[in-house]
Parts: sequence; structure tokens; C-alpha cells
Amino acid sequence: MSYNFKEVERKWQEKWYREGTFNAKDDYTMKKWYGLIEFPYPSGQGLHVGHPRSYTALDIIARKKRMEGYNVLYPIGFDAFGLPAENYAIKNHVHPKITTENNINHFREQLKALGFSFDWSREVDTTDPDYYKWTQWIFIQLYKNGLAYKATMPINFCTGCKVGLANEEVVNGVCERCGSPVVQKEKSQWMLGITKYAQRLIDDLDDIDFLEKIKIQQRNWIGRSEGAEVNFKLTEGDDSLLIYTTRPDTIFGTTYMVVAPEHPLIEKYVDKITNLDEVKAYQGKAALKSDFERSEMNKDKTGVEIKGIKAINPLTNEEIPIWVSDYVLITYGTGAIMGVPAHDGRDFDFAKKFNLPIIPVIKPKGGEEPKELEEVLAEDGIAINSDFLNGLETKEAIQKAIEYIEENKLGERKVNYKLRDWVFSRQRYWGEPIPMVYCEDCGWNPIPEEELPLKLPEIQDYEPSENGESPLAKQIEWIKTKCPCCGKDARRETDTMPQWAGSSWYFLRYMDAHNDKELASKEAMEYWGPVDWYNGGMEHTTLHLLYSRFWHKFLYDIGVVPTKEPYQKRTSHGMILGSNGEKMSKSKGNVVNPDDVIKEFGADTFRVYEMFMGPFDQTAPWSVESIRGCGKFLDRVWNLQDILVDGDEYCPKHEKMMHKAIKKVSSDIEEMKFNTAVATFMTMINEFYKDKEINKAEYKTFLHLLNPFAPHMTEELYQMLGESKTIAETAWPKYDEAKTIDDEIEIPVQLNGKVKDVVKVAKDAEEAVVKAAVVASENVQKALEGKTVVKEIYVKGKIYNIVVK
RNA sequence: GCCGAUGUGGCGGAACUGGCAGACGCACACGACUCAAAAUCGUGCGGGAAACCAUGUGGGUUCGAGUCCCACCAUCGGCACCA
Repeated sequence: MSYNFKEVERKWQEKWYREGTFNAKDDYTMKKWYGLIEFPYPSGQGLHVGHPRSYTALDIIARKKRMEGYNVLYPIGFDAFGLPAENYAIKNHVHPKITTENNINHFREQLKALGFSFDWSREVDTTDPDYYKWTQWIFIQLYKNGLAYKATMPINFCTGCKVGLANEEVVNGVCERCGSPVVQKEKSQWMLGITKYAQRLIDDLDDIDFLEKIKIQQRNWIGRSEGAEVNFKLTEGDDSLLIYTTRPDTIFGTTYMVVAPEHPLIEKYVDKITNLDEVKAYQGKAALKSDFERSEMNKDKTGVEIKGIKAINPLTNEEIPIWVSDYVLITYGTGAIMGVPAHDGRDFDFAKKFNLPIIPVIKPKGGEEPKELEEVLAEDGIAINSDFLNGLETKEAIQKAIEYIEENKLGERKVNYKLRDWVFSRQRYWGEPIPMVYCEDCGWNPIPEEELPLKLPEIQDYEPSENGESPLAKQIEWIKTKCPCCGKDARRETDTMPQWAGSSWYFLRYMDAHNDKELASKEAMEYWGPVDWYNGGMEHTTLHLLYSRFWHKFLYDIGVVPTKEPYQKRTSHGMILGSNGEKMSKSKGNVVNPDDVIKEFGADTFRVYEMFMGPFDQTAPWSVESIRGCGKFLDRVWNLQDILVDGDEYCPKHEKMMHKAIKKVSSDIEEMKFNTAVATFMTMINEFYKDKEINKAEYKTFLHLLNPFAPHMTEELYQMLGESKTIAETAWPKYDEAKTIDDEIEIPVQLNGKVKDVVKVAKDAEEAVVKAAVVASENVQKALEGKTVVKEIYVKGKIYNIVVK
């Protein structure tokens, strides 16, 4: 009998979908497990082979948890607002709603064809008004609590298309579509005050089980630093220049100041600046660059001295020049710094380039005061050339400097975060309308909550407006409304939300997906929350993952959700690359279509291959040959029927292997070491074929263990054994620890760390017994000839090492 | 540049807490079956005649290092409007 995967897979998929086999139960007395994968953006290209890697992994865990008696929620949905659908609409004049619907239908079929145990009854779609009603509701709560505000922020503006562009659409400073230069244009935008949560977003990481590298990356992104804000008086006017520094101990080494090109100082002192043309020209050039380009170091430092005005070092009272340079970012600290070239790499490069003085104010511990500085001294040491700080170690010097600054009212202690507030406005059509109204008299106000959802109007023209406004700005009728406060004529906000909005709370909706009174009921959130295990890509660590933690904390503060954190555990998968080791892309021609793989090899083979291809958390290149190998493995599983014999218990020669395998596969799944779990299956069937025998008890256990990986074939085989229940309805196999331990162990015998022989001893043999075996070894004796034994080391059960001369 | 990872046979990779480097699979070679091929099954498979040499490079710690420490090189992910 041969294995017809097409028929078998369709049969089980239809049964699962029809019967809702894997739907979560509403029985809130059961122990629960909530597994979450990042819901896909339904792109026109269809599913990527990368999606099933994450989905299969959590599917395996979800299936195992169900067999262990958990009420499992493993939901799916679509993050369907976004730029590509809109750009496609502009190009092809098809409404994004239509393409989105088509794409979702395609995705749904592809996901079903892979046999994931999703609860399809809870599917969500972020573009559905019944869904985004609550996204808008959350925004209004943010606004009411002072966390949404308007601010003027720069956007990328294409001088050719006259539209705002996403960073991704800007390539080397020009528009991706028309090639015209892109400039930074000031625009009034909605902002969300995530920085108010910076400290809590750091602190609460201690209570959750995220991979350490994820925690580190989030902490670094939030970028807490302790230092001081210090005022430097100016030679003109009464103003002073406020800078932020983490190293107030180095103020004596300040030889110049730098302000960011956007710093208000320049505008304020236009009259005093003697080289204004030069400064303005520099500002213009800087406006063309993104922050990223500016901080790229392979480019030379650039800058212009602002002439006609100087700063005064508050500790030395010396006058020092003020420069403008784009290596200082307006978005961090105060947008101005003190230049200490001796002890900061960037300042050092800048000073070298423009021949500014370099004064060392720290010497290495136990070292000499450096004469001519050829390189930056960034390490801590002992303060020198610093008056009252001299002789202090860096740590103490920082504290003393801050104390001095505060006592003399020169500035104050300050904690800073690199994290910036979240720019929440997009000048785009295909997003959630921001439910705000502007009235001449009352200013901005949210629309009444009873009016939610504020539906996105159906339009024909998705082209952005000439002035960079959203396409909605052209919908005169839609914009016109009444002020929710005074009832006078008012206008709607025309910007929409970023795609991050819908994905910041979707896991809550799954808990109670059809609730039309609340985003989810209290009971549902208390039972299901927090998500027990969330897997996704490392690329989402600092944006989506942080944004959704922020929203959740806010919802916790206003009493909507019962937990401080949305996700108890977070892991991540590696990317799948093309067979040439490069990222899959149309232009490189190395894209693999999942449909083709399923057609040729079947879903089970696809799933097993993606789990076997390499360590789950690391990138792995695609290989057609290796898939074939996994197909061969499943054929061999199918053909085990040929050597099947009766037996209600494991036969003695396989007993140890069975218990070890249950233990190994169970722990490998929990640790996401799927590749070694599959290797265990392969080793097992090699053993069965070598013995030309597998009994029924062994086969049943084997099918159970393999079921989460290859659910269709294993269910079919289980049914063919005459079982009345399915594997999904029966319990995960158990093992006996005592039966996983070998009676006899092998001890390698080394000479100076090099293995010379291996001796076999009983599992708890005393050292004397092992030594006797070592002495009896011919290989060891031969190697010992003419050498003197210095020492013998025996590590119980591990190794026997003889040190010789 | 900054932050985070990764580097082991021809290839993907395995190796618990510092204890036999190369499990498992692919590719390849040979053999069986076949008129033949495919499929399948079996055997071999880091280099070297051997002593030994081998886990990106150079140092170090240790009885013993792929694993720990220091310095370096290369590759990948993110850098806030792609998601």
C-alpha cells in the first residue's frame, strides 16, 4: 500500500475544520494554554515559506498541550491594513478592500493546507470595522489620559510626487518611485506618549520570560542613561544653551559645543550669527538626510561653526565655539552637546577634522597623563586637569560634578531615555481613521464613543493630496462634521493610524472575538490572559513588541485588562533564506512558493522539513534535497506497517529506547529544539528497521510523538491500527525515568586530555572498578610506555584522565 | 556608527553544567535488486601512510576548551513611516 498524501491530508483537514476539532473551549474551569504567532500581513504574493516555520513550531506545542489536557487557544487572524495594498490600489485602481479580501481568502486556504490546529472560529481582521472600532476606542482612551497629543514632526516628503513617504520608500535620499529628491518636511502629527512608560517597560521585563537577547535589545532601545542637564551661558543675550551629558565629570575637557541642525538656537540668534548663509546651507543639506544616514560613521563628520556667538564653560568660564553638526540628533537629549574630544569617539573625530583643541581630563588608572592624544581615551580612570575633581575615580567624579552643578544652580541631575514618542499619524488612506474632530473654538476632541466605529469612507481616488495630506483630505463631505462639544461646524482628522495600531492589541480580541460590547469580556481576559507563549521574528523586538507592551500597560492602568504584561513568554524564529543563502526576493529569483512544496511533497513533509532544517532560532537556507530526505523519512514511517507485529507492551529490546525517546521529544518540543526531536524519530525508525520489527505498542507511541509534527499521516496510520479515537483525543505518552538510564556506561580514558580508549563499567561503578578496567586496557598500557604518571583524574560517570610526563 | 546575533566535514547541522567533536539528514562512492533506469535495501564517507592535525583568526585559563576569558576578522537582523 502506498501513501497518498493528497487524499489523506485533505481528508483530515476537512474533518478538523468541519468539526472544529481544535477550537478553544469556553470551559473556564480547565487549565489553559494560550499560544500566539504573529498574524500575517496578507500580501499579494501569498504565504511566504517563512510563515510556516513559526506557525508549525507553535502548532506542535499547541497539539502537545492539548494532549496533556490543556484548554488550548491557538488563534489566527490578519493584519490587513498597510502600505502595499494602498500602493497596489494607486497603481491598478482596485480598491484595497477588494485586494485585501482576495489576499485573505488565499492566505486562509494556504494555512488550512498546512494543517495548523488554529481556532478558525476566532479569526480577526484588523480592517473589519467591528475590529477597528476597538482600535479607535483605545486611541480615544489614550487621548483622554493625555497620552495622545499633536506635535510637529518631520516627515519624508518627495519633491516630485509631493507626498509623504515611508522610510522604506526612500532609497539613498531619493523617492523609490520617481527618483526625485526627498526632503524632511515639518508636519503636525498625532503622537503617543510611550516615553512616559519607559521605566516600567524596562522594569517589568524582570517578571516575564522573554529570551535574554530580546530583553537586552529592548532595554538598549529604551536606552536609559543617568547624567545631568547643564546650562552653558552664551556671550550674547541672557539665554543659555542646555546640554545633556552622561559624563559631567568631563566638563573641564569641553573645548566646543555642538547643536543639531534643527536646534532653535539658530533661529533665535539669526541677527547675531555672522555666517548665517553658511549655517543655513548646512541646515538645508542636513534636512535631506535621515537620522540613520547621519549617524553612519563611514561618512566623514561634517559641520559648520556658528560665528558671532560663543558659549561659556560654566566651570572654567572660558569662551568656547559653538558648532552645528548632524552627528548631534535633535531627537535625543536636548539636541545639543558639549564636545569632549579627549574622551568621546565621535567628538574626537570631529575635533581632529576641524582642528579643535583636545584636552585630556582623565588618565588611565596607574598610568601617566597622556601628552599628545593620538586616540580617544574612552575608559574610566582618574580625573586630571579638572580642579576640584582631580584625583577622583570616574564614578566618584561624576557624582561630585553633579553635586557641584546642582549646588551652584548650573543644571540638574537627569535621567534620559533614547526611546522617543511614537509618531502615530500616517498621511494614507488604508488605515484606521483617527477618531478626532477639530473645532475652531474647542480645538481637538474625540468623537463620542457611541459613534464608533468611525468607518473609513469608500473612495475611488487613493492618490495622496498635492500638499502631502492624506487622500482623505479630499473627501470634503466626510470631513465635515459637528463639534462634539459645542455642536458648531468642525472637521475630521484626515490622517490614519499606522499598521502597528491594530497589531498592538489583537491577542486580546482572540480571547472573545465576537464581543460587540467590549473589546473582550473581563471573564475571557481573566481566564486567557496573559498569552502563555508568543513566538515571532527578532525584527519585531523593538517596535511591535514594545508598542503592544505599552498599550497593554496603559489598558491595565485604566482597568481594562487584568495583567501588567501581555505576553508571559517570548521566543523567536530565524529567517528562512533562499538556497543561495540570500534573503528570498523576487529580484534574486530565489523565492520558494509554499503551494508548490505542498503539491510536490505534502504538508507533513513540509512541516517536518521546516522543523528539521536547523536550529529554530537561527537563519537557515532552503534546500530541495533536504525536503526530499524528509519525505523519505515519512515514507519509511508509513512502511513500518510491513514489519508491524502484535504487542501491548514495549518489547525488551526497545523499551529503553522508547522511554528515552518520550523524554527527549517532550523536552525538545518545550525547548524548541525541533531539529533534534526529528533526528530522534529518524534514529528510532533506523532501529526498528534494523531489528525488522516494531510492535503495536511501540508504533502507537511513535505515532503520538510524531503527531504534532506530521499530524495527517499519523492520524491516518493510527486509524488504520483500528483505534476508535484519534491521536488528538488521546493523551501524550508518559515515560519512566528509571527506564531511561543505561545499566552500563562507557568511560573514555584520556592521556593528557587525548582519548586513548573507552572502558565499559556498570552505571554506578566505584573509582577502583574503573581504575581496574583502565589498567586492563591494552591501548592505555601501550600509550603509557616510557611515560611517568603525574596525576590521575576521575570524574564519576564522565571521564578518566591520566596526566603523564 | 550603535544595538543584537552567528561562524564546526562537500552541504544543513549534533555535542547535557568544561569531559569520546561530527548524532541525524543531504550529497557522493561502491554493492544488492533490475534487460536497464528510477525507487528501495546494504556498506563506506573530516584530513593524514602514520604519529597526529582539525570547530573563523591570534592569544590565555584548565588535567581537559566547539563550550570560559581577552583581542581581532567575516556574515546576518534592527535602527523608530515595510511589517
